[in-house]
Amino acid sequence: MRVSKAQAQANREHIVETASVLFRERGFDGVGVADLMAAAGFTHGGFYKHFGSKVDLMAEAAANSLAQSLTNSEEVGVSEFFDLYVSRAHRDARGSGCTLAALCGDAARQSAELKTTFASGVESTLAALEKNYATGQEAAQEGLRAKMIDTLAHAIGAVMLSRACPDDSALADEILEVCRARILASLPVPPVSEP
Amino acid sequence: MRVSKAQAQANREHIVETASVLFRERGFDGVGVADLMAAAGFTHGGFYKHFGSKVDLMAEAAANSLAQSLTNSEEVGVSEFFDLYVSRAHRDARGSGCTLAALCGDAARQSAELKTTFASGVESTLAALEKNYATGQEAAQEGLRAKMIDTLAHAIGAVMLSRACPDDSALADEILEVCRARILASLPVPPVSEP
DNA sequence: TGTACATCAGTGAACGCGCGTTCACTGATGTAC
DNA sequence: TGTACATCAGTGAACGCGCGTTCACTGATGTAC
Repeated sequence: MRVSKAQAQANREHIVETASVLFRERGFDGVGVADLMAAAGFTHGGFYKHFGSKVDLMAEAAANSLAQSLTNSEEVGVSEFFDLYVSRAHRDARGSGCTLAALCGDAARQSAELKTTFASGVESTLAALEKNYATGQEAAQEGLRAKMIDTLAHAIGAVMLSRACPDDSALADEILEVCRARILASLPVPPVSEP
Repeated sequence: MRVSKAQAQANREHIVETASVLFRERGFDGVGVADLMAAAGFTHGGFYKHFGSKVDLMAEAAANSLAQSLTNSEEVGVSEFFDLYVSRAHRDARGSGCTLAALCGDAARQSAELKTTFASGVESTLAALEKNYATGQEAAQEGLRAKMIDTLAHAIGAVMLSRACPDDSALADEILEVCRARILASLPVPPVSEP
């Protein structure tokens, strides 16, 4: 049964949205086309009316969630960003969390196209961090990009390593706490909690 | 055709060895039982004479390669270890490189058993780093464990993020170089290159 | 505005394929006498 | 030490299953007159 153009477009976006959550939760290989379409409220056959292949959707879903987490973090200071990033809440919410941390390991084994999408996400994240850092400071700092690359990799490593440890294990929490403390200490502007 | 007990044991070890390389290269889902057995020089049917299931082998192969990389790094100073770790050579040699960096993302989605194996690997690596750090210093430092957790997560993040960027891209190398410089600068004993 | 027809988003059965696993079989190894 | 038999590592066909993808079909939407 045909559906209006506007509805079809909305459905497509809903599928991409659903996919971006499921891929982050279970990885690219952990989500089947039928799984995904059912989760979005459709049957699997219609998938190919929207996307050329599962691989195409993987790239689109990754791009979507990378852009989304950017928007979310646009109004947040750099220290606050990393404070939230290297946290138990973020570690335990893979589906709504950072795509870089959720799919970094998977991306390494994907096509050059998907890696390029990933690299764009890294660049956008760096640009946002640099911008937000600058607004908290008098002037942009020398080597700011390097500092943000270093801190982002550091934070991603902390979250990923913590996720690879058993749930609720002391080690998983220790990794997060140790890294968060050191990352925040390395940033010159601590989060302000004044009125 | 039956094979001597010694030969069977050697064959089993060879399968585990082969698996540990292939899993690091392609991930747990990227290696089939038939693939693996063919790579080891056998047919797939014999697999279940050695292992109860693919999942069992995954845990054993991970434990094996985690222990192995430890042995390799036993006689190396902490600065030298991280200098080699956060390098293009390591990034581009997944099959022979660190299991933590290669399978961190996969481990996060596996069973509690496999995560426990992973956590043991993290603990052993930390123990080795602390020991090697101590031999380079006058005395063991306060907060040494925390420092090693932090630096290990940092290095893993750098390698994983670099691997997720397109091969031979400027960004992939930039991540590695920036992080290596900052990690080494944060360690008190720089690598000695004197006679 | 009303009618006739083409379009196409969504459905659900079916496809070939590769996966993990099982099994009857082989024949050299290990064991009992 | 030599012989007879049981064991079992390794083989390769076969299994059921879920995957990504295709396809004939449906019926509401969009379009032409």
